[in-house]
Amino acid sequence: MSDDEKGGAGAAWRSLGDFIRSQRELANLSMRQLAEIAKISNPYLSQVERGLYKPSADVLKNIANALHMSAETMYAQAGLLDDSPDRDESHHGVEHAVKLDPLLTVDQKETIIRIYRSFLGRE
Amino acid sequence: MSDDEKGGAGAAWRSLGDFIRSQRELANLSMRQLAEIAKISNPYLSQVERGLYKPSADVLKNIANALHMSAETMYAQAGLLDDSPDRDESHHGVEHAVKLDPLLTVDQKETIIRIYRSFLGRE
DNA sequence: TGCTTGCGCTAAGTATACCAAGCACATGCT
DNA sequence: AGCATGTGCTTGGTATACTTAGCGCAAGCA
Repeated sequence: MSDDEKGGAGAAWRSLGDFIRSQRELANLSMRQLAEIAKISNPYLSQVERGLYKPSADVLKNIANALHMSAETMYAQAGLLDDSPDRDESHHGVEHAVKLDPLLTVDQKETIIRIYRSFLGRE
Repeated sequence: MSDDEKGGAGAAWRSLGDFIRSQRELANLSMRQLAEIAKISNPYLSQVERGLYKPSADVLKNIANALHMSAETMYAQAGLLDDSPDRDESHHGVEHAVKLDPLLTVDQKETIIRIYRSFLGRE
């Protein structure tokens, strides 16, 4: 279904472009598809994902909408929102969210967390 | 794009420029003072307040900080925040946290999300 | 074997966000 | 009268966001 992530382990995105690219691949969209929805040209999206250009907030909003995510999340990733100092930084969002999920059983939670930790390479 | 934002029901400000100008005057700051604090040139601030240019999110954030207001408020006034998010229940917890995790690869995220959905019974 | 269609990327140009220098008019001081 | 210093604004240029045309490659199909 989806192509392999080249380069292997370590998906920590160094920039906004990496973030957008990972979100786009997660949504199984090609560059031209996402560019069409976000109303930008596909070469420009290419440059943005490669970190060559930093898109304006308007474009950022369109991309966020196209990826079904809130504009705030996008702006936060772009570093445009960091004036509010009080951010409730729960360290591991995944484990926290899993533990709080009301639809999972205890065993299912343990399974997911175990898989998650194995992916991170720590026991 | 839309240069005339009409139809804003009850909007006290015709445009973003008017909003900034009123906030600046409310803070008893001259253009040069605000421009200095916001790290932009005063002619540019003049153009912005007169609605000739639409500032980037970066500048918007600086102006908001200089006026001691949150960047979100500024973005909302600039019309950069009014996305229409579908109220998808998958956005709430686990899937959202997984997608935003910076340490997982795209494939790992897809794996975890697939397991999570299978646990919920909705493939 | 070719033709088509999809992909991401490059190159070159246009539009616009943004800055430095300076204008025109006020006010205050001597 | 002069000369400072303040205000907002205009002009001309530079940096950068963004687009249109097209390249090279891989996969499907005649």
